[in-house]
Amino acid sequence: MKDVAARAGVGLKTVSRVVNGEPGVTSDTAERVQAAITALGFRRNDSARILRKGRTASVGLVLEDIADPFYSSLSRAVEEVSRLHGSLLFTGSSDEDPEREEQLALAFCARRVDGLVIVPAAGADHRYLAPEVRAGIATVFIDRPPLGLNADTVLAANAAGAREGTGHLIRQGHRRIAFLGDSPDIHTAAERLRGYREAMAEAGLPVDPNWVAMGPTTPDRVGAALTAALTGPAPATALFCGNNRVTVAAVRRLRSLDRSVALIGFDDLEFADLLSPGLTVVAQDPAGMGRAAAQLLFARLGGYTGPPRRVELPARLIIRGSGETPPA
Amino acid sequence: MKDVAARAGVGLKTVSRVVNGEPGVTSDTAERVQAAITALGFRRNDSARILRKGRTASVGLVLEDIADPFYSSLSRAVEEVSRLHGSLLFTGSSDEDPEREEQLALAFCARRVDGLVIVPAAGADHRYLAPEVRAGIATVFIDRPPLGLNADTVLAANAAGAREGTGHLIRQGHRRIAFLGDSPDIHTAAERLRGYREAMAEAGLPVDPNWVAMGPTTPDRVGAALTAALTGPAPATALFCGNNRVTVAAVRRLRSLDRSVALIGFDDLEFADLLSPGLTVVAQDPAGMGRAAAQLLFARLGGYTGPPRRVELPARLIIRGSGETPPA
DNA sequence: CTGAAAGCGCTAACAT
DNA sequence: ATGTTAGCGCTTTCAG
Repeated sequence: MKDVAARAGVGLKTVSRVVNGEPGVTSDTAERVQAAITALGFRRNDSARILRKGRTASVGLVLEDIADPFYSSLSRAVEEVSRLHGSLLFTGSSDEDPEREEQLALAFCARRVDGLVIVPAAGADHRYLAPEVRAGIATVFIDRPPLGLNADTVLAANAAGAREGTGHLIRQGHRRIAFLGDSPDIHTAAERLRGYREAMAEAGLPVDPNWVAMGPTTPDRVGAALTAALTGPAPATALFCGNNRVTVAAVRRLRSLDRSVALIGFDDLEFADLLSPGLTVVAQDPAGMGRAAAQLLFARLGGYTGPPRRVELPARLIIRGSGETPPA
Repeated sequence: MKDVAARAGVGLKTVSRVVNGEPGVTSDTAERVQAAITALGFRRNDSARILRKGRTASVGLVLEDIADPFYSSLSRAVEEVSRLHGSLLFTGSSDEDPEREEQLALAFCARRVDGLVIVPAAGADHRYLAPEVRAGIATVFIDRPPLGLNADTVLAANAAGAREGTGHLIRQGHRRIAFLGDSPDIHTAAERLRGYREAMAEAGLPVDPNWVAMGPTTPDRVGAALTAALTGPAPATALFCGNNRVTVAAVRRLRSLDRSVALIGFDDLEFADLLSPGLTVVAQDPAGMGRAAAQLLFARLGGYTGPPRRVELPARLIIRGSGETPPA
């Protein structure tokens, strides 16, 4: 900027005015400055600008895995809202590791992002964020609630959705329904399990421990759990899958077992309508969740100082066939 | 930092030493400083640090749409390599709009990212990046080559992959094969079309204009093109789809038409093996591409100053059934 | 309308 | 082992 000023024969502040489109510069001098800028290939250093101005016009997004379609849709929505507010987006994947979540969030804070959108990793304790929140970094939790910290949160109707899905299977005549879920220390997994249990209890149906399996969503673990639920003295006739990865693993295993059982999955999938039968799912709205979270964030940055808000988005049952087969 | 120094009764530089783990501080004073840091909830301001040090330990990634599984896998790979090098990642979606690509790239540059990974938007002219490259921002293009600029580039074997896929259909006995692709101003789309034409020419087969349709990947456009290719005096008996979105739209339309034609798609899909028949595809390796691009980038940042390099990753045919049905 | 000076929070280079 | 000074590139403040 100094170089530009020298070349244009003006003061530093005049260059600053031109660069930022501030008024108070004759079009004549402005032109001279512009010429110097293009000649020198000058680009304002936003790091320095930020240092002075305080706001960085950037937001940090920490999620489990950007390669997961659920999170990548969510991410895109956060990005869109951020763009409308002139903010850039840092993204980072925690891989469900609380330590990595913390490292990412604190690294973003050290860069002085204006705000943070966080999908908590399983078991993460968010007291580490208290100093940052106090320092004014707007923070919104999404998909799962924070632990040890009170902040804006966006969740899906996990329990209600699972209850509805399970109820749907019950209404088809099923009485032995299995639930295959993610690790129980993940909030969404626990909530969906709760919804399943509620639906079973409401219908007066017992839950055989053999039908419920919570754990990592690796194909092997899910496949083994599935096989276990379908064998033994009280084999399940229907299956509720706790998230998209479980559903994919289960469908694949069922295919290889050549067994056809009723199945409903939590989370919609790209090709769900093209399987035979079509996959009945309880669909969340990842883009809607991302949008809602970003809106809460920018409301804070816009001056809202009320108590933390909690938004819950509905999950809706999409009937396609796999959940409508009666018990064998 | 000044406050911490005052509270600990030490100089500014001593605090800096402690914060950065530099040697030359007695464990006694270091402890006092640490106490002051936690008491005040101090966190180093990396923006200021960056301003002083020059390097920002951040990378900008511009792609078409982070919600697309191909790009989200790629993104995750870039993130992983960046993390190994201690860098954070800015991401932004251009939505195939050259202007937005430029805005994003220049915004990242203004933040003084150390490097840039760019999926060029259709028709973008990259001369706008020349000043930034000259200023030392390492730049790698991925998925599509740059225009008007010579820089490191990572591509898939688009033409070879399409040729192999088309050849596979020909070997199944098909002679009338349609090609449904993305807009022809997108490099990958044009290359894949070229591969298709080469395979047809090699086999001495004519290409009816009615079989080739390039354009937006909206379900309606693809569906209409598909219908057109399958009707008329010389209906196609097989179909090559130019990318994942085209494939999804085509499979869906075929289903609703209740027509079964041989089909091969470029890009693998999550559920490809679960459709009936399984979907034969020419698969790229998005994670491998992201990794390669990030490695080229950090090689530059590590001091490599040789001429721009070009990496081409193979695309491989995965046989699952849909591409192995003979002509009706 | 224009510019000089101070300072954002930190680190490099040099004292002590 | 510790502290002091200058300055990264910009904006803010205030004076011409």
